[in-house]
Amino acid sequence: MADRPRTPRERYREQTRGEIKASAVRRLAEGGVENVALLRIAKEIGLSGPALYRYFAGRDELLAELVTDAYQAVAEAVAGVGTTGGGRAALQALAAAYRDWALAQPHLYLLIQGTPVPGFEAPADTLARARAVLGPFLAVFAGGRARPALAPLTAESAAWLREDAGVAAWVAEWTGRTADDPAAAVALTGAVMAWPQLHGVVGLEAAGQFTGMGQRPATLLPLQIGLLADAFHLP
Amino acid sequence: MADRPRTPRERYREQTRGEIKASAVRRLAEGGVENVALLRIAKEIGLSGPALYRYFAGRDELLAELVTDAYQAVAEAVAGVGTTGGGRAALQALAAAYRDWALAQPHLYLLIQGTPVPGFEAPADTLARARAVLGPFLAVFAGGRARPALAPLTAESAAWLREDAGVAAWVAEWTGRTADDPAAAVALTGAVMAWPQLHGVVGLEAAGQFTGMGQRPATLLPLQIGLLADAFHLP
DNA sequence: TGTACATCAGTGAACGCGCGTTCACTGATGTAC
DNA sequence: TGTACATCAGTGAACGCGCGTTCACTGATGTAC
Repeated sequence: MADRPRTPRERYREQTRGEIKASAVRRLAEGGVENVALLRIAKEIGLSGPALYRYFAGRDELLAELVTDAYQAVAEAVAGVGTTGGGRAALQALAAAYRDWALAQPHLYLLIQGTPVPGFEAPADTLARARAVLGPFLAVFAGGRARPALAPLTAESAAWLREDAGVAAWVAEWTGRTADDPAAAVALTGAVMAWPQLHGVVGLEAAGQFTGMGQRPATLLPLQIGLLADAFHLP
Repeated sequence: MADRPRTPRERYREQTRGEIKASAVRRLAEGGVENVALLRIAKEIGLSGPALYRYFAGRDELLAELVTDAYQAVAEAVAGVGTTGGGRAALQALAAAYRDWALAQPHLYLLIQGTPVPGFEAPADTLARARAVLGPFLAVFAGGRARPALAPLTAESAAWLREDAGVAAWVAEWTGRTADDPAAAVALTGAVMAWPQLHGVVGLEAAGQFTGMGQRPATLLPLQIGLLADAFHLP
């Protein structure tokens, strides 16, 4: 973590930045990305429009920060899950934390995992932040064995680990396994399968596509994750 | 299908409507929904802005028609798959058709399954059209048996069939099974599981989130659908 | 401690832009007799 | 077949709106000596 701001001016500045972002998130929740308008944000927090340029270089920088914050928040939500013991219980807990975070702020979830905002370039560290979200999943799957039917994907994972040092470092960080360790490939395969499965349910749910289906996603996701745990022989 | 337009005027009108929609889809592909601007569409096809109001009541009606057309197209793409014989081969073929359609026009896929367009009310028949997409999946899963672990979801499906006549009619249409037939509940469960699984992979892929992961989705989806087929003992 | 200066937050006016939509109208095409 | 009329496609001008961003500026807060 960076140093906390010390001087009053820095503190004030940090607080105003926070207010701007909070207002932006509120507008995002109410009317989507195109509702995040600098002039209205300024009005809402009692500033004139141009004043915002003291805090953000422009609209894109503000949006970029929302994206970064959202990744950070979901990563923390997932990392905060107790996974001691590992296995399928840990996987279910991770999946539930992911879903809970997304449904608590669906607009933020859709901002980072939904339809890309046209003309908006994601911040450079997005890939690293997205990987941080999946890290705990790697750790759980490292304790599994992939079913033979999944061999093609595990082979691709192994190849990927060999070719991409960034991926290898990421997997090593969360599993302690080096790129040539078969468990690393299994872990990567598991995480790569878990991610779209989570997004499938949660993304549709956040977009409101499940309305009229009762509470089904709450039943569906654990069962589906259970099938995935089976496929990796998680204890 | 409605009658084809007969008079020259009707034909011309139909053609111009088509040009407008085609231009709108092009703009959608280039810069998202907010790039679908009536004035620019008009310019592109050589009309003045107000002329478009002869063909659509306004922007919302145009967008609604794009949504309707997209559902229609994906339903046709899925329905056009040869599923004689049923079983897992049919399921894989359906999944592949779904993915192929979505990746051929990711912007349209995201329009109907992605982040909802703020302030835009989906057409009233959207639910029916979305169901038509999943119909062929129902037919395939009707020939399966759900694993015991899926019992909670199958029970929910059975309850749903009892309570919602529209759902019961939909399932009956594609499977020939009445609401009290256990096979109807299995079919519904299978379709309800397949849908988010497809969306998970395809939605992330359409949004470009898989970039930097090579061709993995093409490997991943069939394996995942294979697991689903296993869970329903599809032959 | 006081003073001179630098830094910073914030303002009001203005720019240029593109948008959806309405209106009164013109001219071409079709229809009834 | 010709004529009178109705229907329809399309236009140009205009309205009001909200947006992101720039600019020259004022006044308050912090800093150096």
